[in-house]
Amino acid sequence: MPDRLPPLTALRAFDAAARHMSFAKAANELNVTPAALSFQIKTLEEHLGDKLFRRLNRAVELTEAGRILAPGAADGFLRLSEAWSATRRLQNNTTLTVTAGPALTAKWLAPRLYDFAQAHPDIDLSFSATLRTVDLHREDVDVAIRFGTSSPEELYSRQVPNDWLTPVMTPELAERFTTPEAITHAPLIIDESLHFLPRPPRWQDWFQAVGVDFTPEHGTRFSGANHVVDAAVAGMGVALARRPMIIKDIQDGRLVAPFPTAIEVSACFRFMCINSSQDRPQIAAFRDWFFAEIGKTAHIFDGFNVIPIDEISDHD
Amino acid sequence: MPDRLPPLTALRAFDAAARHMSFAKAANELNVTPAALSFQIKTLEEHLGDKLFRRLNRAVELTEAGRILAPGAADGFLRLSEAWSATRRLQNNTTLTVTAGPALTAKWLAPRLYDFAQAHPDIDLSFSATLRTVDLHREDVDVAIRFGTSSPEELYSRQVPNDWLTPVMTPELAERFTTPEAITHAPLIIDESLHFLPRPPRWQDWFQAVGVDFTPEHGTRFSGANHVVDAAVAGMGVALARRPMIIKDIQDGRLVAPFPTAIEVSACFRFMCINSSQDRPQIAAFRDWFFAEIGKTAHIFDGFNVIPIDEISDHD
DNA sequence: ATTTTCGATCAAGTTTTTCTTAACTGAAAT
DNA sequence: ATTTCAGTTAAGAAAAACTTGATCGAAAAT
Repeated sequence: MPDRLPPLTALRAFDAAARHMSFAKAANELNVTPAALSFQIKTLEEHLGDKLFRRLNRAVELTEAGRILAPGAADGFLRLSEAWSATRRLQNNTTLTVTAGPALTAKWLAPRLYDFAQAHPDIDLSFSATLRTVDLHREDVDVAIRFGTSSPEELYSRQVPNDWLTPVMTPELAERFTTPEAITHAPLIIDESLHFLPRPPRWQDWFQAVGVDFTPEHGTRFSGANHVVDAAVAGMGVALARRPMIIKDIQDGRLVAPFPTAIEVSACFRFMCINSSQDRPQIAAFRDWFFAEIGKTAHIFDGFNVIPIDEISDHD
Repeated sequence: MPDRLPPLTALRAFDAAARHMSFAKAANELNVTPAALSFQIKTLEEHLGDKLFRRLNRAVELTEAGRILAPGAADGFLRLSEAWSATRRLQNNTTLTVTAGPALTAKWLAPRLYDFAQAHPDIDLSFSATLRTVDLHREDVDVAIRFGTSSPEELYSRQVPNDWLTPVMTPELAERFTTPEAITHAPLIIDESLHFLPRPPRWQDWFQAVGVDFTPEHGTRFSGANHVVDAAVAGMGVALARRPMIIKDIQDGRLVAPFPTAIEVSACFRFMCINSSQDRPQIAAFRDWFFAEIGKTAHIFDGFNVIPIDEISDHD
């Protein structure tokens, strides 16, 4: 296997040139003179035995060989630089990058993040609210808080306990609808954010849990769990909403959960980071703070009867 | 973003050392002295600001940082070397690497390959019979002949016409079973190699195509299309077999296809190679030979009535 | 218990690679 | 017609990578 790899500097020069389609810009990116870059490409072409660029009068374009090499080279260097920056990140104990979904961010994290920042002024926190799957090994993200049924292999992950749903409404509405039976006549808000689950929680499940046989036919539907709560706070109706999303509004009195019966789904949030990075100072600090905050609200639903959804018969 | 990438030579030295878990072996791989390699690792560690290896008395082990970097580095260099060798392959017009599934290889390609080798003594053919999906952009394979419903994006692909199924048997058996009705009493061989299709072809489909209402309840099943044909050649029974798999045995008289009715499935074989590599001499030669060979056998089933499976009603 | 061996390291000097400067080319833009 | 721009070339300078040969410390061998 002759020449498994050409000189790497030359290959990197080619990568930059192919990305910019310009030797001058590539030279600039690599902080060298155009002459040096030109020479590197020439070296690489000699190793290959064929041209990689066709030199036009005022531009360059890739040859056949160049088109084959360019994407692979770009990909290879991308991986190297991802790995390198992941390694460098390990040295850095002052910044922390966290990602979570938009709903949890809006309803749980955002209102509390200021508290964390106050308690840890040394940590430079950066936050990314997205549902996109992030690869902790490759992207510049330290911690992901994600909702799902199973914990991923090869990652440190810790479950967030108590994800269940219970009806919530404004205090004003609660005065009008005082029993589960009464709720059947209330305007209902339907949370569709868990519809990807094998057994999504529905209003009829909760009604059944409290011994009322009722399947709602109308209701305002939202696909984002935060919008469900926003609608309930606005007094639009009664929402069967998820605990993490309502806890703040319950604490602040904007919502009440008058019926101590909740249904528990088969999935939950998880705090996740790369295995063995859970002990880096800023990650450990965030983790401890995160679970301590959760602990603080544990008493709020004392006495609630939480019923796993699997124990509710599924008759449609 | 300071230091997007460390010196690449140092990174490559680290990669080799991490793979071998030994500086000496790594130095040997890279054809340098252990001293040089040791120095490279030291350079890399200085760039990082932390140790990558823990030096034990007679061995080395990765530190936390090393464990983070190693897999990404290995992956990155692997991609680079794949891309480089793919590009080098372009320069080489004397070797040709082809992959196809075991069935097509056994029943179609293998008997004909000698002919190709004779006609092109200058081409150094290497062959790989596997069902594993190969990435033509990354692996050392020029041509893949694969069965499927759709042609892949970003690849040159050309369909192999006429993939359909018809009953075949030995001439001896054909004397005993002379009509489609008679076949219902013959021992049947069932080809399960197409069971992954949305509408797999079954015996009852063929019977329906010839106007016989019969759903076989017994039959010997094979998951490999070549074994189906082997069983038929051995006289085990009547097989509803695929054209490409039987053509050779039909030509040589080991099998006959007495009923000129065939059912066509929604998938076919395709000749595939990287876009724009279809004109490299050895690939063009193989393609031309391949489709010429197919053309040679076109007349054999003249007069056959080929019915698309979608036109046969699907009542179970 | 001593000696040997092995893998890693260090220091000094050498080779090779890589870079810069500065002059050059030729087509496109003005 | 002149300027400008992108790339090239050549020669020398700087930096990187490598080798040699000595050193070190613990494991393996005796």
